[in-house]
Amino acid sequence: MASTTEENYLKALFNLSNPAGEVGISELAQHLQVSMPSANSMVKTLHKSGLLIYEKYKPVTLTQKGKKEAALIIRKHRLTEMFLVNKMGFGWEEVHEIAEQVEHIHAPKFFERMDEMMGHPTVDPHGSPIPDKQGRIQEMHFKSLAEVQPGQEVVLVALRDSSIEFLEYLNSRQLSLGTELRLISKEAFDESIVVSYLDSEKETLSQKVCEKLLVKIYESNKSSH
Amino acid sequence: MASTTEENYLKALFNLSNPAGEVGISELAQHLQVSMPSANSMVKTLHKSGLLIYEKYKPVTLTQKGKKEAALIIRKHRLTEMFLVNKMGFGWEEVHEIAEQVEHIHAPKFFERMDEMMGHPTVDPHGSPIPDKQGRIQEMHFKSLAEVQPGQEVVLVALRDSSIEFLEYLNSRQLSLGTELRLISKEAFDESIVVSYLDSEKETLSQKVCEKLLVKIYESNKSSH
DNA sequence: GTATTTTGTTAGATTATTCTAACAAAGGAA
DNA sequence: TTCCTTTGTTAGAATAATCTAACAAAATAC
Repeated sequence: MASTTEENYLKALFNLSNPAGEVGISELAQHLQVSMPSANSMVKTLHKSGLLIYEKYKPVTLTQKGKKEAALIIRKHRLTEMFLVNKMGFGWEEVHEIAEQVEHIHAPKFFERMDEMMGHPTVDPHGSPIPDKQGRIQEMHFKSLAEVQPGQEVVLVALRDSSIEFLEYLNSRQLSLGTELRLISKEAFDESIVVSYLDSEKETLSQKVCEKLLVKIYESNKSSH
Repeated sequence: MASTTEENYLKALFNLSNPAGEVGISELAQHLQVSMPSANSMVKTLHKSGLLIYEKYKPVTLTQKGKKEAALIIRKHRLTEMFLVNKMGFGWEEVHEIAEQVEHIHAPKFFERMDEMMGHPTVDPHGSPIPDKQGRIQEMHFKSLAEVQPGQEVVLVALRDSSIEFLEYLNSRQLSLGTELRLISKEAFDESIVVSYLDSEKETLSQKVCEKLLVKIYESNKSSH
């Protein structure tokens, strides 16, 4: 069975994979805050276990087996986050650190029970999809708020950044998943955006923020159903 | 911070302590299923951290600091077991293994929240006391069923053995904490006992079993309140 | 198309935890 | 007391994960 360290490498590889599925060693090392030789050495170990493809001086690629293992750890992480928020009353900014530890617990029934108690949720508290028991992931292709045109109405459905800092920023603006936003105007100069939400408060959001907010175009007043 | 391995040694030392607080190295090694040199080496490490007192060729003793650390890990273990049973619907025979992993999580809020959600329970699902936040333990001094005289009525309040095998045995007899038992007779030859409980079923319990069942003398028909 | 920077590799050491083999102290039995 | 068993210790090696220093390949820059 994979050690906690190996599991953390798998997760990192999964998350860092570019569309071609490749990850460079230095990228990996940086993400995990270890030296390149450490990453290099672990990559060789994972290669021997058939979890990734490794050739000298080339970026590495997870195998099917590696991807599945990674996805199942991410499943445990996201189920835990959702459980902490929905069943234990934590805020969405508090759960990552705890889930980072709980995800390494080997106890299928424990996570099964969480899943059941929540009625098989499909996304975590930040809107990221929860892989299924086979490790399959439902990729979502949401637009970011930065791509939306003035006048449109949208619902906040997911985040591209789940750092505590960003989540606390959103908390301070009373922005949460499900919040309906109307895009009032866009400033051509710096691409900042003015939105209204929650009983017509008005708020300016920087482009940096907008890019991290994933939304669904809201079609309440169109022929959508 | 203590590693998971160190935490497991502390817990073992705490549980193996005799009334004088002493534990032999071989006893420790056996309990943790490691060789004596391993135990010896770890004992020296814990000594250097001020968690126990070590002198060559003598049994070791936890310091106050060591006792507190151990008790706080046991607190996390027992809170987890209780949470798994009360809030997640697990059976008392399923929770030990899971708690064995969860107890090593470093996230005070996580356990605080469990504690709150359950209304600050004082015992775990097997009747063992949950140490408080300061690591203080409320020692209970229950009698075992083997010490009770025929004719007496008692309530099952705790167990001396929480192995899966024993718990499954109790399940198969519908014995659980809170069950009221009337002691019908005691066989002098092998000290086995005949009891009735739950709508007057009759059941014979071996001495081996009786010694593991901790009870409170039931005083329903006396001047007790 | 050479020079420089970035990226990746090897060698060798370190720390934590474990082991086996060999030996030493303590304690009970004869 | 002397012997034997149990218990505890030391030495030395193994594995997992990490590091630094030194070097090699690939990519980029001009």
